[in-house]
Amino acid sequence: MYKVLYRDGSAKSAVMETVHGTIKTPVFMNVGTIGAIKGAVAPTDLKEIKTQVMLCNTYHLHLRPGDEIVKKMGGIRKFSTWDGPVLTDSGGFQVFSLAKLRQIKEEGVTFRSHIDGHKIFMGPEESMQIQSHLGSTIAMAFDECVPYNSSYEYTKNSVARTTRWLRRCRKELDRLNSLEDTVNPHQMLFGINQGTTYNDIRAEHAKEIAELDLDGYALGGLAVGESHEQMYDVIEHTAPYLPADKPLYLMGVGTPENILESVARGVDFFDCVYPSRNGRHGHAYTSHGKINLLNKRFETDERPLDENCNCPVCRRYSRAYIRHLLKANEMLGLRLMVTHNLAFYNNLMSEIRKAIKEGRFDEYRKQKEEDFKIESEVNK
RNA sequence: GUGGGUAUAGCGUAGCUGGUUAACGCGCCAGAUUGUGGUUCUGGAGACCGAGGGUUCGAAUCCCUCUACCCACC
Repeated sequence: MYKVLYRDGSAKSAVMETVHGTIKTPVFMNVGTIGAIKGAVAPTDLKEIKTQVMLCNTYHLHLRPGDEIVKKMGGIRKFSTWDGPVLTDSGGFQVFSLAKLRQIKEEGVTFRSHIDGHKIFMGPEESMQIQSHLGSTIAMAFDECVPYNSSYEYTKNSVARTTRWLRRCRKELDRLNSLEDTVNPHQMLFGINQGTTYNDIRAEHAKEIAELDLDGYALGGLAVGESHEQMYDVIEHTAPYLPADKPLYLMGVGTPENILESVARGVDFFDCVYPSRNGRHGHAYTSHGKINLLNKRFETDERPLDENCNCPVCRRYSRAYIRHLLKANEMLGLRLMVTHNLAFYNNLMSEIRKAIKEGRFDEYRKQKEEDFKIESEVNK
């Protein structure tokens, strides 16, 4: 059950009730591809920084340790001990982003494992079966992430196929949910809208998938090379054709600024590798922009990563110490960086929800965007 | 004191049978990264090659002197 509690312009704040807990939106899902956040961040750490949803990946878990194994262990939630909601990505993006030698047909996609090169076939049914084994709260439809700059003709055909695949996903998941030994018989399904930057294809596709009455809808194939303006334009011209009473998920996005701008256009769900990957690479998010801890100027900086942050890392550790750990390749450095960055994103979402509730989101958004720009002044 | 060796960017090294803008690693600096192939990728700055003199069209490379450091011996 998804219910919008507050509206502020096009921005909205809602609650989504799931069998694994309530999700307050707008929400940033923390990416834990293989059932763990990279950087040695444990599920107990996630609880402490108020993570709401963990995002896991169908493709990766299928390869290792294998979705049958995960099912035997009681599903990804029991297996990992993360007891909150989990969203599983369908594998569609991985086929597009990392599998080489892929061959796309009506039945599905044949491609090679990035681990050992063996041939794998995945179609809508396979993706749903794997996600059912994983027992996530929300399953994503199996789609083709149409590359940016694809021709109009190719995009139109691909999107039409993604629609056919979506119907197959719905049918297969209904079957799986009704089986005796299903890990989560209440598994929900989100459909994915594609069409790159062709607004008319996006709109047509949105109307078609809206008829399927799914649990939520996502905008896919964005933040893959187009400009921010193009991305915002697509959101503005596509969101109106998707059901207003269903959550909207912008896949793979993004920077704090991207999130603020997208919330302003009605987006509820986000996920992005930035906070974790950038953390591993030494970049910390602060209320005054991103800083690179590897820079020498932090060598004896006693301040926390972000002076306006109240996360467990900022309450205790200095920039200088974390820098030292990163320089020395000590794992604790990664863990502290990633934990802070995720906490920063989670806090941002919490503040966004509060601002929407209080009807001052636009003002808040502008202030934040200004703050992010003056990074060099304050952090020097 | 004697013999031998070494001196090249912040550090560690390559180049040293003489030939255009002296190379590499680390460090430093800056960018990149958007449904994650777990410490990534791309760039940049920085050295009058210990000091002085000589040979030569031309010297980091050869010769001499000095200085510093290292090793061995007395």
